Amino acid sequence: VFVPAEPTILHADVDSFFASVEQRDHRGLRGRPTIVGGGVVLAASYEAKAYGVEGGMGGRKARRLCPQGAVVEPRFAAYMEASRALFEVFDRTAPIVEGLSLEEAFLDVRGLERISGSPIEIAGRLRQAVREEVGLPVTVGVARTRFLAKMASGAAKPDGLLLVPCDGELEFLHPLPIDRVWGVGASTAEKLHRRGIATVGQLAERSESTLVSILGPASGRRLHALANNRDPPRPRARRRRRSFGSQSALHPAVRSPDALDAVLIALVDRVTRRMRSSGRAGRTVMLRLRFGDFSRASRSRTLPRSTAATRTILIAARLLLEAALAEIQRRGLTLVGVTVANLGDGAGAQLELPVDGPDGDALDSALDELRGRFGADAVVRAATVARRESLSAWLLSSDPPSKRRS
DNA sequence: TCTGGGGTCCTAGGACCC
DNA sequence: TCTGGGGTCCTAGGACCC
Repeated sequence: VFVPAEPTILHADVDSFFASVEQRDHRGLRGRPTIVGGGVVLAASYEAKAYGVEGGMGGRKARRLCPQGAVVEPRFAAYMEASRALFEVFDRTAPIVEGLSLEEAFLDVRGLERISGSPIEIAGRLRQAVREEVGLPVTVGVARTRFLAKMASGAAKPDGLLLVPCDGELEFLHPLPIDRVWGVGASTAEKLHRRGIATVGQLAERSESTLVSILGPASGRRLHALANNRDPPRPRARRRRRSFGSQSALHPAVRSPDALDAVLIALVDRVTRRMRSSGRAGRTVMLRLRFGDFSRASRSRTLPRSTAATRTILIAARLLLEAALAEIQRRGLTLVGVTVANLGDGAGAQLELPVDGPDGDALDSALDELRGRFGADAVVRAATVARRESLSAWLLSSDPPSKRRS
């Protein structure tokens, strides 16, 4: 029996998320061009987009394009709460939800026909529920594959709903300009334009080997498959995160070594706190730098063991900063970031015990605390080191730990 | 027109191993 | 002394996404 594939993937995406939350919470902003973020535009309402304002744009340019627009400071706590409410509706709507960001997700509604109706009916009710319960406009694309659903919601914005029928996929796909394709940015679009490729249809005319020679194996193969309408149809389970990072643009006043070190400490503290509260530890410490001419550089170091300890990460970050000092002085630093990657599969945490030998109670309560955080069958590894300093040194070098206890 | 902060994945070269 | 073929891991940079 031939069973035709049906368009059962929904891509739901809140329009101008941050700006929509602001307009929802502040009546005065409704119907007005609204720009979130002063230095850089984090989000622009559709009224502001009509003036040419875009996300990622410099604040000065945005104000020039749209002087009557309201510029508001971001309220991240409100966005997190809105996102939580949004995903509550998503989770109620479909058994499989793949979140892509705070404000968008794929929903797989296969097999819900008899319970909830057709995909297009489900999509309509989803839009209504988000509008009524969360107070935000959401656009939904419905198609047979994730990629098509994502492109459909992009084409239907704002506040729209678009179904790509199975027998209309190529008609929808091929006229799309390549720079609208998910995964094609400025650099890839330029390379393709230089070779006379402007639409997905023109992309589909080229052989895979041609695209691979232009874009490299991964991008070339991926784009060739997408242009020819080959895309895995099922939403994927979200993988665990692979890094924690924090970065901060520097005020012009931050130039002295002490001031720079203070920034570094704050960044490392922020990152390691988040790691510890997520029960994760990592081995590769990366320092990200941005210079006066907006060029970037990174320096990284991989430790022999995973850690989430502030002092250890800080020592590594300081070493990396020191190694890049000449470069920094030459080119002028405008942004510094710290990222910890190479996260182990296991969660981890370190506890400190008294230097003059832990008594039985102290050891027991430490073990209890670890088991409380990671489960009764957690493997507890004991590292015998003399002092915090030498623990850090141990993690930074490959030397065996000192024999003395702590 | 010079701009934030958070991520993911890919590429290429080098060191090193069997 | 030079050379095959198969790997892994690390570092640095780049493209892209929201």
